[in-house]
Amino acid sequence: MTALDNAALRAATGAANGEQDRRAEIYRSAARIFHRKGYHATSINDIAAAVGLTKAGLYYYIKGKQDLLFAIMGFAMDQLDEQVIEPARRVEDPQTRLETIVARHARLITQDSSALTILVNELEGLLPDDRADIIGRQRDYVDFIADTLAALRDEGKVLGLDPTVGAFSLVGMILWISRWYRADGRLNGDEVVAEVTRMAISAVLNRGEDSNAGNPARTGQPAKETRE
Amino acid sequence: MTALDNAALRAATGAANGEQDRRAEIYRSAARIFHRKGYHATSINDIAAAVGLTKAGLYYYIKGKQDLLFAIMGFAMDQLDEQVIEPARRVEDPQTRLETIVARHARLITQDSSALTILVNELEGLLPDDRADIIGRQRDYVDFIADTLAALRDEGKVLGLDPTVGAFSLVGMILWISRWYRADGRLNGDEVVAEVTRMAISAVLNRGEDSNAGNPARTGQPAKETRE
DNA sequence: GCGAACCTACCGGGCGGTCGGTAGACTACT
DNA sequence: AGTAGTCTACCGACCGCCCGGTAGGTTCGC
Repeated sequence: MTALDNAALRAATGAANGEQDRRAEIYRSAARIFHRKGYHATSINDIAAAVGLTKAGLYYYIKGKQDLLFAIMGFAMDQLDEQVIEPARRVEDPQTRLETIVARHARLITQDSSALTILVNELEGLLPDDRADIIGRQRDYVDFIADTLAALRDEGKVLGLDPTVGAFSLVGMILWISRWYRADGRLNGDEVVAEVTRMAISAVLNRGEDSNAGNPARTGQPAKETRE
Repeated sequence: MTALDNAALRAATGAANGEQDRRAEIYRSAARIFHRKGYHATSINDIAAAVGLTKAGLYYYIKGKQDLLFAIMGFAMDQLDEQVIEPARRVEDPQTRLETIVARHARLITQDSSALTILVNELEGLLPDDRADIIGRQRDYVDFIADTLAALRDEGKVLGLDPTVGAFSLVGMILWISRWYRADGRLNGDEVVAEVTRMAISAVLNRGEDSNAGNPARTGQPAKETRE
């Protein structure tokens, strides 16, 4: 967020910093630029300049442009695992689990969409092996959602919806947020997350079902979501 | 669809063709390659080779790479106008209109997603003026959907959904189809269109067509809705 | 012989990436 | 204390390649 400022500051003061900090700053900067201009339209020079280095200097930290892209995507996928999939896996009720998935994924995007958006838009920039790796992890995620939808169907809460199509459609809805959401827009991040989560649930649930009439577990996800 | 084969055939037979046919074939080929590899990763040579020309020969038909991209996007936007927006505009009932929009847009994508997908993924490849043009037309489309959602709300069929967020979310769902749908997959195009349309409608409608009076509680959160 | 439809050959430039350095902080030995 | 060596973190200059685009033909149907 203030990576550029920090870079300028550090360059100006000549303060020593840990190598890991510098490397993380490079990844953050690269992610933001890849996100804004696209991978192929971004030159190594663009990234080097953004972190206050020359191209040759940048190569002290990275192995190449494609490795940089892969590292960013791996980081994004790790984020998704830790912040979305793992927490959701611990939720047993399928409907609550689905709410958790959508809300947490959407929140991740409203907070910082760079890496997660690159993850889906720049796959063709990767080497075949790396691409296979990332696509595999993405497929696992979609399968996880599809399984949750299948569980909802087994509970009778979903009728006649193909779980795979449903999972893809929800993912599309969520990922698209990064294209239109602006932090300084009419709605704040929490409001957008709440709206999209409500839409997602409504999209897959049967109308007219009220099996959870006495079910107080309308919680969605722990703590963060302020609720009336 | 058989543009490549046709190109080879024509080159082999040396048959004379109308200039308009050739130009259309170039646009179709370019759209398919841009779609597959991305605009920046596609070279003019790639396109020329695909239509059986050299680079210089291709320049007899096009003004430049960016003009080619703009022409493709304009064509895609025209397609959207003619096949989706215009037909939907003639539908008075908002719910039927929404169904028309989603189904027709989804069908367009399952039939040939190239141009439509480039339209949303390669905006940064355009010159500023061209980009402003395309973005304006895209915004009109989203507004059209949002207005339809607002009309549904005025009918009482939608409660507590922000029309703009709803419109964006539906668009995301639809556009994402091009990322996962394969013509040779488990479901055919019509089935996918039907599934997605059903989800879209279900996502925005209140449960039950009956007046939704009676259950004021279950609406997740009203989200400060004050559309301008 | 003339224009439409293409070609070969080329241009300047930017790309990803590499190479040979080197300033300076930090040790190690005398 | 002085100094020689070492390592980290970087830079200027350069490489080969391919890019978008062009100049100036050549072929061929009419």
